[in-house]
Amino acid sequence: MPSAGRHGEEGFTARQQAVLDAALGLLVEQGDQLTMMAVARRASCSKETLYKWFGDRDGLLTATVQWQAAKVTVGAVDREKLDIESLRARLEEFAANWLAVISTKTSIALNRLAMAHAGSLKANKGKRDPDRDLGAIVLENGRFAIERRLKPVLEAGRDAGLIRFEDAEAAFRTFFGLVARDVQIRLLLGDRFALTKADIARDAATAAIQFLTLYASTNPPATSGAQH
Amino acid sequence: MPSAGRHGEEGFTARQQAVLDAALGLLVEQGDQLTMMAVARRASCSKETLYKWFGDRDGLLTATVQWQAAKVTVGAVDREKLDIESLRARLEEFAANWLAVISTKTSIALNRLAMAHAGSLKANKGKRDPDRDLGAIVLENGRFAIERRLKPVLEAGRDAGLIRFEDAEAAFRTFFGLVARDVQIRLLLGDRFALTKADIARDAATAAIQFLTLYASTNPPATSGAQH
DNA sequence: ACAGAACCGTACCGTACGGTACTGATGCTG
DNA sequence: CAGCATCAGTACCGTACGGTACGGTTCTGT
Repeated sequence: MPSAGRHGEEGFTARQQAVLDAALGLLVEQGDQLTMMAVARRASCSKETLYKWFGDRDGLLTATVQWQAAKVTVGAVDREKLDIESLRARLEEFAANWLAVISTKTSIALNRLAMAHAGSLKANKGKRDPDRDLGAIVLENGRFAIERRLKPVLEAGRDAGLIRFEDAEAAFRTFFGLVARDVQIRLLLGDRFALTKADIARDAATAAIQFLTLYASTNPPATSGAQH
Repeated sequence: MPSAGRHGEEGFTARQQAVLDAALGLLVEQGDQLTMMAVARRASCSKETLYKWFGDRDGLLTATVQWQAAKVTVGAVDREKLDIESLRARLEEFAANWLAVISTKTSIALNRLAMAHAGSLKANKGKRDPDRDLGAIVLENGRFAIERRLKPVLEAGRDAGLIRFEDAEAAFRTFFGLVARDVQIRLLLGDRFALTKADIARDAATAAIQFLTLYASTNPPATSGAQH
């Protein structure tokens, strides 16, 4: 009954990683109807091995999401000297990066999976293991990860007197909205609209400028300090 | 073979509406694993009737989404005399309305369903019937519906010289981002965070003010005219 | 009152898939 | 080579669910 081969750590063997990549590819291509059989066939392994390594179907899905999440980690930033232009460039870089990520087929497939998963486990009450909740994992490696990375930049900008805000999280959420707008929702709902490199670059630049317009310390604080 | 009882119009009988409401409730409570049996049981009807009325499971789902979409239609606005304050109030009203809608359990369940659906029909190539694509339906009655309703307001504000923009759609998307921020994504991913009436009111007011800050005609047009 | 349609409840069928068990091939260790 | 572990491949089982068929009951029109 207890899963014997529970690894826990995020260290997968090369073979396991290959299996997870196969599952990921299948997930991107075929949506959530990927079957253990299909994964086994594509990865050239047996179903028994899948169950031995990952416990059950949900374990495989969780491992797949964690495996992808581990891949998208990007380098931290060193707190350089900040003037208004370098701050703007930094924000623009973040925005472009984020837009590029969320428009990925992989990101779309994983978000769909995690959302469907979040909608299914309503019944079982106490099951709030955060390592088994795909929604929590995706959220942790998406929205909250970039918040953790962006907050220091925002606070550095504030300390340098370039921008003004009281609640760093509120400021971040505004920036998030200015960047993502309706892009992610539309993509997740299957709206096929192209987002070229040029689009991303332009939208990222616009978002950065708009954010600075709202939060520049030269502006009256009433507009930027409204959110609690 | 061809579905005999195809109604096409959105007119459902009272009994059918009751069935669809049952399906909707089940969808909200149990996520996407609602079964025809469960719908029949809750609606106190037979499976045969479900198949007779809606063709197949997908038809039932489509009808359910359309039925809910028909319910959330809100009244159009009459173009009143616009000053900056009434424009701000109008935007705030839109924002509060939209936030209230997307934080509904029903909206969350329907969006999850539609996204999962959008991810599943990748295989069948030519099947782009817009009345059968849940993602398209949700998008049409959500994001695009409010755009159609908000655009006249924005253009009235521009005609009155209160705000300035070149592309109404770009302006709308910015407003959309300022309102929604990370709310919908987090809710869809199962992040349980409360959004009280007071939160919605405050966030809506902030969004309206921020939008006007970006697009006010007293501002230099460089910031608001950047988006193509 | 009677005929026929609509419809509820349920039994039934086929299939797809999660999970398990078994077999045989390959490779490693002593 | 002997012994053992790993794992691919596949056959197998149980179940859940989509879809259909059918008997029995209520409603409707004449």
